[in-house]
Amino acid sequence: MSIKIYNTFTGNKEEFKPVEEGRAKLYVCGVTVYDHCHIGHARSAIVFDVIYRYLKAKGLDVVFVKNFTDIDDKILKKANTEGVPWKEVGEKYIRSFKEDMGALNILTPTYEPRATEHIDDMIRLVETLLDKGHAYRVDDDVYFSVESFVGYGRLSNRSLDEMMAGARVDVDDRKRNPLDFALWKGSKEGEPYWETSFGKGRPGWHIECSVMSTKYLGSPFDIHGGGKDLVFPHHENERAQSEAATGVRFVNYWVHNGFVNIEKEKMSKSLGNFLLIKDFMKEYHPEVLRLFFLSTHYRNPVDYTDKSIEDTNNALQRLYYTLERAREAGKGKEASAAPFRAARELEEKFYEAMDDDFNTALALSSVFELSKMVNRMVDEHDESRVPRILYARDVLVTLAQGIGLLLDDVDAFSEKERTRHLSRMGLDAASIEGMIEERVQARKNKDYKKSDEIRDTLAQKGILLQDSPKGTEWRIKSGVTTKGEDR
RNA sequence: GGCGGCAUAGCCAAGUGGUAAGGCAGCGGUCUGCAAAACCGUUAUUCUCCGGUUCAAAUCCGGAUGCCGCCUCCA
Repeated sequence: MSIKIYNTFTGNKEEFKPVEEGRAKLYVCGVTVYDHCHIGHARSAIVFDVIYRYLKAKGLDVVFVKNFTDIDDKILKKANTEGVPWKEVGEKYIRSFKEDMGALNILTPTYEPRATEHIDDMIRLVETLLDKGHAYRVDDDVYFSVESFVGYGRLSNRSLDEMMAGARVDVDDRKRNPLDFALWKGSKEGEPYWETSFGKGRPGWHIECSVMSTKYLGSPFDIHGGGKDLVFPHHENERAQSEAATGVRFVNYWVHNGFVNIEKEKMSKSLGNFLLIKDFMKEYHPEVLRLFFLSTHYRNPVDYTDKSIEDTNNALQRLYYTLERAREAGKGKEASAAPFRAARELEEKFYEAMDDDFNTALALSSVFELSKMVNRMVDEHDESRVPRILYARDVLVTLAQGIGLLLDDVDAFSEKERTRHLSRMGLDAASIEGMIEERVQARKNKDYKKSDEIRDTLAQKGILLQDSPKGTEWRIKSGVTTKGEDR
């Protein structure tokens, strides 16, 4: 079945028809590297990672480009306040970005171009726009003339007149139209610059994406993605300057992900409610964040709350425990996976959901149904069930991994949960094992009062005990943290 | 002021014409020394409200109310 994608440009879901048969060309606006990434960046990265993975899984040869904006006002400002060379600022945060993406299991794009490595191409594009009369010089700056491009405003669905009516347009007498934007900025004293036929300076923000996308993908290319906030002005401007220069369509499908709020408030530095990816991962497994975001449709806003994350954490644990149980059930038994209809139907449902504009929230329902299916069969303790258990488990894992979930090893997952929890609570495994051993003895002596006391003590520390014929195991009860009081 | 979005159970969240997915939490049961985990059952006769179209509406149309985003750097 074909894939349908919601296109911001038309406002409709459309069947995906790639420019080149069998290929998909995808460009996503990356980050400006002047700070660590927050969970808003993570959402965008995860959404497009899923799209990238899914297009590949559909057999398309995907060329995926994600840029780094490594020359920008904010970077220069940071360099200034920290007293380090601006290039070092970029390097530092590119490194940080890669760490975070690695931890979140974001696949590395085919190309990760940096703005500073494409200055020559940007200069040529500005020259072309000047030649064609779409741009004009004012002192050392070069502006794009929005009135020279007929379709300006069509992507963000607004007309020039409407935008003019907005009171918040920066009025600059030097511009022909207040909405004209900088293609090139003359450099001020002490700022980095490049020599060009139109003066010393550095590129404006929008020009780099036009250059780097078409350089690696051609014109038109298939999908251009980014956060919803980029629709205007960034993508509108990219589109205008690209199409004005080339005379052909720039992008076929515009895809935008919704925003992340924290406790119903927009994340912003001024509100001080930013949550860095690195800080999140101190508290939770990275897949918790991925599962959380994929539980909501990518175009809708999502509200990050401690409770939602706890809920998601429980749900993810459930999936991993299912895998563990399936493994135990199949252990030592000569059995190979046997396909059966009910599991296949869920698999089909999953793909149908994904085909329909990457409906991960709906697709996940199949994953959870499979989890329940596996658990139910495991509970039957019937050896003849094992082949089906293994099959359902395999389907579950394949589907989940297709969207970047359940990629961790089952034991590694549990181990990470324990380690994270213990360090958070300031506990050590040995003392817990000791208490468990003590309790095992008490139980042998049928001293249930004592054994229950030990269990309660551990429970208060967020340690959950599970008795089974094989012995007593412990795991983490979510929601118990030392910082419980400040919540 | 302009443009756009959202409103579904205690909470989160799919569903855009055919009679309400899934997750979390809760409750009852099975299992267990008791628990936990897991499973089974249960929790919205109803989808913010008011009208309309239709054999049929959470879904389409009109109106009202509430919340949010963009219009300025921003994933």
